[in-house]
Amino acid sequence: MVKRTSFEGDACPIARALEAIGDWWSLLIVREALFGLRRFGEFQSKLGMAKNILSARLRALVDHGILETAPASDGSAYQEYVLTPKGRGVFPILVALRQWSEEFDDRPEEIATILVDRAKGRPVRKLELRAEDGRLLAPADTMLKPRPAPRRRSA
Amino acid sequence: MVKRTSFEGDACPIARALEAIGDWWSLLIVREALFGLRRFGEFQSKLGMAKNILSARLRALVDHGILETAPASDGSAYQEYVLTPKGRGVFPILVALRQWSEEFDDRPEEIATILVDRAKGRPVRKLELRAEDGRLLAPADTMLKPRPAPRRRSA
DNA sequence: TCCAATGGTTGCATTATGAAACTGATTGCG
DNA sequence: CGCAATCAGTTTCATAATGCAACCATTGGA
Repeated sequence: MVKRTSFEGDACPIARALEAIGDWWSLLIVREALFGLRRFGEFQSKLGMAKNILSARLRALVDHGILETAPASDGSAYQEYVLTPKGRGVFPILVALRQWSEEFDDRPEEIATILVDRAKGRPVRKLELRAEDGRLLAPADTMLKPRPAPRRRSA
Repeated sequence: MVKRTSFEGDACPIARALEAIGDWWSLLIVREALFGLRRFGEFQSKLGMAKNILSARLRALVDHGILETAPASDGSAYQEYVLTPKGRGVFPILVALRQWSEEFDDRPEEIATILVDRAKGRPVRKLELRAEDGRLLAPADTMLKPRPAPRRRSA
């Protein structure tokens, strides 16, 4: 078999996330969905992607529990694709990607939009990783530990 | 031309980020690099990926300024791939992906590791998006604004 | 009713990916 | 030094994914 390697079943949570949303278009679809798009045609025209690919991606996102289909909210007989909580949970990933571009892109002047706090219209803060006690953590301040075995409860 | 659509030049910073690190393996390579890997063979054996693909990805990451090559630190004549600041800046993206899996994965028991604060050994906090004034922001509390017009300047 | 728009699917060409074989330097070792 | 093993890739070839265009079945509006 010479198919594309799947990360399903991989023990690394990053690989597992990529398995679900690591495709070329998936995150952009979720981005548009967070922005309010719901209909097939809306995604297709906004993203400018081929319809067969969009169709395949939507199905995959539904399979992964990121989107779900629902009857159209406008009364028509068509259906819509709406985000599940799992899908809305992708938001911080998108913010992280956006902020990375804003900080490191070689041609930041080509970036058209900035993410702002709706209430004040001011740019949002950078995402930052903090310890339980609030200390700011750089990569080197972190490490990976084996997941605690799910056995008896104790103190 | 029927090649894979490129997001280069796209005005969306998320698309631009995906152009650089949205490939199937790229983020995993950066993850390993953040973990300390530097040599071709280390990446290859740790990730278990085909050498030609690894070769292509490493070159692309170098082209994008995420990795750079350096003479080997152990005195050998080989070279190493080390993260640039732009590459280390990917860290929050990886954390966001990890936390998304931790929160929403269907089989969380298959996730082998947890990210902890090195100093205390305690799990890190969830990334959260905050406004300038510190308010916690949900997706609906944010919006996109056109980037402020660039200052008039010769180019 | 007729016809356009919607929401797909199918077919085919082009690209990307992957396994394995191959190459050429570098290194360890006797 | 001489030589085998290792390292870091490249090449080759088969298969999978992507993209475009054409097609088709419903839906919805006039």
